[in-house]
Amino acid sequence: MDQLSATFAALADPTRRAILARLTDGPATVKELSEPFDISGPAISKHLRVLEKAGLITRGREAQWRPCQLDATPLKEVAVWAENYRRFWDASYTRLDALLTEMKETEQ
Amino acid sequence: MDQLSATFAALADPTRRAILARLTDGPATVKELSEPFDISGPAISKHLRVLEKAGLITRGREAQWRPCQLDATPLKEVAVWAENYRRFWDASYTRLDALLTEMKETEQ
DNA sequence: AGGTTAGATAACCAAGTGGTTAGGTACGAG
DNA sequence: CTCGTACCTAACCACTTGGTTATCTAACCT
Repeated sequence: MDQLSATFAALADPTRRAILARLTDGPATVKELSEPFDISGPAISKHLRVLEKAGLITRGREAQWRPCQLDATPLKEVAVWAENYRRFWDASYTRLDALLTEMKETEQ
Repeated sequence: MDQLSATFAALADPTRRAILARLTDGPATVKELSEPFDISGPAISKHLRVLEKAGLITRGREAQWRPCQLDATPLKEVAVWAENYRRFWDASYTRLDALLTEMKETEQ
């Protein structure tokens, strides 16, 4: 799977996005990350593996803790990708684009 | 499923992103959209349904054609979400953020 | 050494995904 | 009316996903 697809797939889950949001406050242990959710440890473990494979977090080792840290690099690619559609966000731009397309067609 | 999750899930497939990219050139029929890919019609149909449910395309009716049109509104939400992580994209910002966090902690 | 805590792994389950083939509907053309 | 085209639905398949419980390792603390 390509990087962008992996990133989007990882972000398509509210729990994982909440984990990322939590990590903007700094590194956290698995236990700390799991506290806001009422799901089991293994479920969190799986979410973290998805995030790690997508390159969105890195994991260290400190005694019996495996602290997670945010790595937002892949999100830059997401933002850049989305920005390419900026001109289509607004209906007026959509109408303008339709007009431009029409003009281009009548030119030929 | 919430809007943002549905959008991310829809974007987590290269075929669907390619369809969206094609639609930036203007509306297209299902047949036209399916031409670049060597997958069956029903497979394209499913992709289009995912995109439609995510609000990324709208579908009209013209005789036996069902023209698809891009609706990039949900992508604005994606861009806004990603922008919130801009300060973490760059390692220098990450270090700065770590410093700020440390300063905030020693303050208390 | 024994107990507790953090965390991962394994095995399982229900539901979803991405694909297929087969068949159905709706419309235009001859 | 019949044929071809565009598109959808249905049924199926292999694989993935998000969750569970049970079990394991590793490290700390008495």
